[in-house]
Amino acid sequence: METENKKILLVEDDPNFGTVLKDYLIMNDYDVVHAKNGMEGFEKFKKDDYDMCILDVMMPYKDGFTLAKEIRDKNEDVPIIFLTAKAMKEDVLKGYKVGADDYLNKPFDSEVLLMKIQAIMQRKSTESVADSKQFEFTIGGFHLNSKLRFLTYKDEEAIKLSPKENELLRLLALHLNDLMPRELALTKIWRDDNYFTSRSMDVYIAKLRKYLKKDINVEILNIHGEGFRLVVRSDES
Amino acid sequence: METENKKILLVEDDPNFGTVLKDYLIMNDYDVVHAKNGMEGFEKFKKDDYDMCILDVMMPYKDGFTLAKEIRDKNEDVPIIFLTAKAMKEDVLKGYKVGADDYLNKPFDSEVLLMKIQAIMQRKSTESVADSKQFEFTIGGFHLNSKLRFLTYKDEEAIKLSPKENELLRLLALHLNDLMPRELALTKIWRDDNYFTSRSMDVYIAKLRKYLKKDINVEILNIHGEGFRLVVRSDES
DNA sequence: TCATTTTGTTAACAATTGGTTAAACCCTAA
DNA sequence: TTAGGGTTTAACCAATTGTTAACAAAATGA
Repeated sequence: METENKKILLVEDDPNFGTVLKDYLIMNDYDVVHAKNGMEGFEKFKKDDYDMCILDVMMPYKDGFTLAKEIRDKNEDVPIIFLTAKAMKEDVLKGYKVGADDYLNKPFDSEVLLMKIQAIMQRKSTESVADSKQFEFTIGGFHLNSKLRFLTYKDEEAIKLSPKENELLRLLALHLNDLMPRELALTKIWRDDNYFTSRSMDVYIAKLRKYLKKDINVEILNIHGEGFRLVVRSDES
Repeated sequence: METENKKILLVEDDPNFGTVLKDYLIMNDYDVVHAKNGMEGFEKFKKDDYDMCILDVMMPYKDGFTLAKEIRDKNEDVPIIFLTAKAMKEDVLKGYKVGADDYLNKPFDSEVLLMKIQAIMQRKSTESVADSKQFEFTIGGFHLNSKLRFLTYKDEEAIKLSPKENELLRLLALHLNDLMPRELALTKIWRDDNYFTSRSMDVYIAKLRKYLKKDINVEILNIHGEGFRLVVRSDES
């Protein structure tokens, strides 16, 4: 199943900063949903389960603390990190009363944020199951070992995959039979989303299709303008 | 379960800063011994077991790097964090092949130090301690005695291994059939990760491959950009 | 329909990484 | 001090990987 990455709800009204931060977190293997204001943030929180919330405090209409209280009402445990514009002790305290796990003064070092996230995730999941990354997949008649970067078909000799081939196929496998958005692969694997990286990705899709030809029931479909879909048909014909 | 506090050796010549830092660490549940100079630091290190050393680099008489080397002579594993002046660049630091676990530029955020300490402690505790005691391995038709540094194939005469050959093969054997990352060997055996140590490692891989040729089912495979994999095939044909 | 955008595929190229051999450079024990 | 094992560096070549160009095909929308 796709219990792969930790899911973070990022609520930040500054679109530039929010996007940069989102991409940075995605690059570091988190699934990020970005809400542009408190209202939207709460809606998105209700609609899904998150492993962590990162809330900007200074937001129009509904500030981060108010949002945090609403979130706490729904979920007592989800870790909350506040992003504050200045070092304000009162506000910080107010934040902790809501049950915040940490706070960060803007501007902050993104590495520090990452470390805080990791530390909190660790703390929260000390008793829960080890969150080991998923490295092995069965794709029709194929077996993908993503750690050792090879793909085997039945008893044939393993096909060695390049890092990009491997990551792309893994991402497709994580979304098996479902849409794997172009943008996701580009931000996670290429760490950049532009014309050339997109074309490069297409090249890799072609390479993967060549490998996957051996099993007639396995196919990578394109969803025009959206992304790709790795499908496995059950072979009754 | 109440676990004992981790013990930290802090070597810092500035009495004010040292005291503040010591108190801060104590407040965060570490046992701290504060030495005021390199000499004293080494004396205290010899007298007790520490879970971590935090060394100021800029110290009179004996600088942090020199002290670190002495400490490494006594103990290969204890984590070391250097406190350096802001001006120092990474290449300068890497010149000192000591095997530091982290660096911090003064002045630093004490919270960052705390997080780094926690991260390193965590890493060290999850590193399989059992590994450090395993010295005998069966690798296909070979037997490796890593303590006596020799490799035997069936009944043939033992091949004597040099220290580096031995450590490298042992590390590969510990990860039998699995990835042994380049970086791991370089940090554990060479204690430095740069172009030349990497090339040196390749030379040793070539030497080991030559030894292992006797058994056609044993092979060292490369995973481009990642590391090596010692594989043993079961010989059925 | 036609024009435009998006995708599919191949090939050329540059850049990086690995394999091997041999020589140079250490140490340290005799 | 030198001889010799152990290790690093150099040199050269091979393999791997990723990007881009070029052109073809498919999808889309006015």
